[in-house]
Amino acid sequence: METLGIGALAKRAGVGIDTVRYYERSGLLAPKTRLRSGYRRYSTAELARLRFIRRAQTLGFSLKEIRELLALSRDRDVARVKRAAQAKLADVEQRIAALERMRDGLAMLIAACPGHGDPTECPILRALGGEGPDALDLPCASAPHPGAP
Amino acid sequence: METLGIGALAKRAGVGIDTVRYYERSGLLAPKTRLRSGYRRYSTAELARLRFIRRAQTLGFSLKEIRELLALSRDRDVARVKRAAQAKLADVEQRIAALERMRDGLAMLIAACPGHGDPTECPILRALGGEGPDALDLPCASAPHPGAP
DNA sequence: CTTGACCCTGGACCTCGCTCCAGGGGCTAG
DNA sequence: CTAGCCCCTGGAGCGAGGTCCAGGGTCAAG
Repeated sequence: METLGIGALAKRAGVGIDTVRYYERSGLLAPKTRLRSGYRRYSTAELARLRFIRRAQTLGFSLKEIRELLALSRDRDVARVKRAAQAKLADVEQRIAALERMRDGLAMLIAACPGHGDPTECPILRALGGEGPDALDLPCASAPHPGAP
Repeated sequence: METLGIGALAKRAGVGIDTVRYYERSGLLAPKTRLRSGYRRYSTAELARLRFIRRAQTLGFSLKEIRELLALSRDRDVARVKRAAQAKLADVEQRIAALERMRDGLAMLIAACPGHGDPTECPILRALGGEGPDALDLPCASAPHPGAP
């Protein structure tokens, strides 16, 4: 089976060599083997894992969370694995819902803005406003009770 | 008009005093005025702005991006403001789409997992796998071309 | 055997987004 | 006047996630 050196792996995944080593230090990605010289050798499984890490990161997961996700594969308790996956699903769904609220708020403002004319009429400016007395209150992610923690 | 000291402002927004000062240093939030003593005074407009900053952050915007969003309110060119808002909207929509792909991938794996029995049968473990030759390839955010930047 | 690309370790350094001093002043109540 | 609380500035420190050496070994091609 063809294996990759750290440079080839990094290149194929579009990351820096140092980043690969950093992930290893962080317990995210170990080389499949090492040569006697100490050189790391990776298989395509590690490449896939590395790509997964990057994808998950762009979706807002921290390395710690990704480590948890990946740790599932070491876990032999299938029921626990499934519950963990469900928890991550709920997490993802919450992120989506929050972003959808912001999307709707933005879309509404854009729709209401004529795109020309008096700046004081522009709902976007009014909403973001740092001066108007009606200020901003748009893409609201639940904060109707100023007194509540 | 009633104004707030930095402590009251921070409390009402649910952030630390140091955070407010940090945002000021970062050009995100200036006090409405200062007393001769140097004390910062804020109006409810600043409170709203601060809350907006926090909301936007929880939605994954960096302080730099938030600064851009807020800078729009200083911009008197309504058309440009509208375009910037549309760009942010597109950004948010992309994040949502990426998360939806991950959600669907996770949901599929969960649905396919019986939740008990042989771990080697569990699709979640197989997908996350750090050892199986079929490895993971699930919540794919477009990466079918290993050779493309 | 030499050259050049590649790799090793260990540790310093960087940006972000805070968070926490130290050392001092302002303001109000008793 | 003295507490006691709030506020000021400047700067250090921290965790996350890298990024960049220095100093040295490996290895394949010529």
